[in-house]
Amino acid sequence: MTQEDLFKNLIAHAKEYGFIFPSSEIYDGLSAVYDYGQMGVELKNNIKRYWWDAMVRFHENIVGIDSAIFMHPRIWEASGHVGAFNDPLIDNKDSKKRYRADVLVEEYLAKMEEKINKEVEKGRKKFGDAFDETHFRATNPNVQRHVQKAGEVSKRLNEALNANDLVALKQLIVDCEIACPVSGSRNWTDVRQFNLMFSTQIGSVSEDANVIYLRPETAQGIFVNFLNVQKTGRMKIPFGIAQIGKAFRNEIVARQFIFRMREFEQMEMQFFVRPGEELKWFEYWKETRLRWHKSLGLGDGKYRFHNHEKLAHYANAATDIEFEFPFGFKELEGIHSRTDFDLRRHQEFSGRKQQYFDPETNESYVPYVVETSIGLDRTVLAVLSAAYAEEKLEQGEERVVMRIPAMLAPVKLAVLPLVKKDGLPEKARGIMNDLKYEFNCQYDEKDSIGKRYRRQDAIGTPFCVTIDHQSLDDNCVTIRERDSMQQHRVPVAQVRGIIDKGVRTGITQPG
RNA sequence: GCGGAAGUAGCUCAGUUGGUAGAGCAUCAGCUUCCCAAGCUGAGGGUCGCGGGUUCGAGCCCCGUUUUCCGCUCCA
Repeated sequence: MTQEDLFKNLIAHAKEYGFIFPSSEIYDGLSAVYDYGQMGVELKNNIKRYWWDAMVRFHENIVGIDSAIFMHPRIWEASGHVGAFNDPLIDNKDSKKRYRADVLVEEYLAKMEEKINKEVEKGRKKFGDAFDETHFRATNPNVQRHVQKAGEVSKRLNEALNANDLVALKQLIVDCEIACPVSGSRNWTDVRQFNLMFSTQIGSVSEDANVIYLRPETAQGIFVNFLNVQKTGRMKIPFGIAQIGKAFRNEIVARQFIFRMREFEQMEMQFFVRPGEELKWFEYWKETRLRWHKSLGLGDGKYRFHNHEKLAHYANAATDIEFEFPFGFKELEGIHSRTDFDLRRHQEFSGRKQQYFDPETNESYVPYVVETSIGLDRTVLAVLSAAYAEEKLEQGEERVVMRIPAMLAPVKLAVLPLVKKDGLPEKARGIMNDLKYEFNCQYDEKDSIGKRYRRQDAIGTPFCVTIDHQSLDDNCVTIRERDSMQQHRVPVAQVRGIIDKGVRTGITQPG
């Protein structure tokens, strides 16, 4: 069984048992969008809680927020998202090369300018000292032809760009007979806008509707609330603000199941520090975050750092924590030293000071930021792919088991009467009612006990509690553990403690 | 975006030369056994991805389209 086959089986399994469904499936699906099912949402919520506890609850100097997805459009200018990523692009079908459509036209205009200059030089040679350049430019028919043409093209280019009219831009390239510098052919695709941000309008469409973007990252919601939180929470540097939320990126190609989606969820923490101390904290968070990942118990060897050599415009240090997915080591979390770029830019663009008065140094400064940003969906995928196992048992039997860490498992225990008569179901219901407020439980009385165990294995339930006839007399039940398949007979009164220990520590061996 | 492959029940698939859509598993109900999936009886579930064309007749042939997978490309 190759990793590729195993991954395919995992995707099928995730759908079959209600973890992850393709979006809008009855309408043929929607590319690279997925829904979390009844099991998936539990797993995802458990991961969120585990992260939130580790970051917010266990750090006195980190607090959480939940900012809106809609934000003022100027925020994305300040962050650099608007300027850099809304280029009109066009591909040459023969050379397969991709160009910025506006740049192609501008290069064409530059060539026209050269032609005009050549004509002018010719005139200069011809007339010598008597050459009047202004008069020549105004009267020479060749120059006039080029100038007029260039003027038209330039006007059409500006109109098309201003109106965001991609069809007109394509037509302009066709009309100018612009050829690909590599292939020399004029076999172009349509012009497409490759803006990674989704946009929509806010306000009534008939009136002055404003273009608004769906946030491409959750970080900016934290930056623009930096002072709100600092002042109202009486936060002292160093401190952090954490957030879990959806973000949206219009990826050209989104693939590999839930690894790269256009709508995804991030768990982010921005840590504000004194200028000059950012690299110290960068190291701190690198180690702290790696420890968190390893505490999940998916396998310490499945993680590695990948340091960025080419840094983004806002960072002075950056690393990824990569996880070994079935398709190789890929980014799971990013840890970036973002300098004071974001706060400084918001200070510029908003005109509001984004400074902190440090009572220890009696200085005001724009804090530096160390960011930890983990993909929630990717973490779900990491858990699923590490947990999924097809096992061969004795006597040639097989089982599919999800070895999901007990603290993350969607269902913590299943309560199973050995038979559905003789008062066993009633006894089982009683036990379940006792435990359901603390643990997500499932009750199942259908089919043979072995079949029910396998069903629970398939969704990763760490414990099964089985009630038999003897239970009615001695008030003891059998706890069956998922990974070892071992069984222990314990008094009903001890069940809560065993499950609780397992869910908290990940130690699932009963007794 | 380019190239290749595929799409029939919840899942895995069969479906002959174009002639009334099938199996196993799963699901549900009832019975039966009872500590690691396979017992008996019955039931539900499909406009064969979608649209068009050829034909007396299309799951099957042709065209388009869409989704998924693989490779390239892209991914501040």
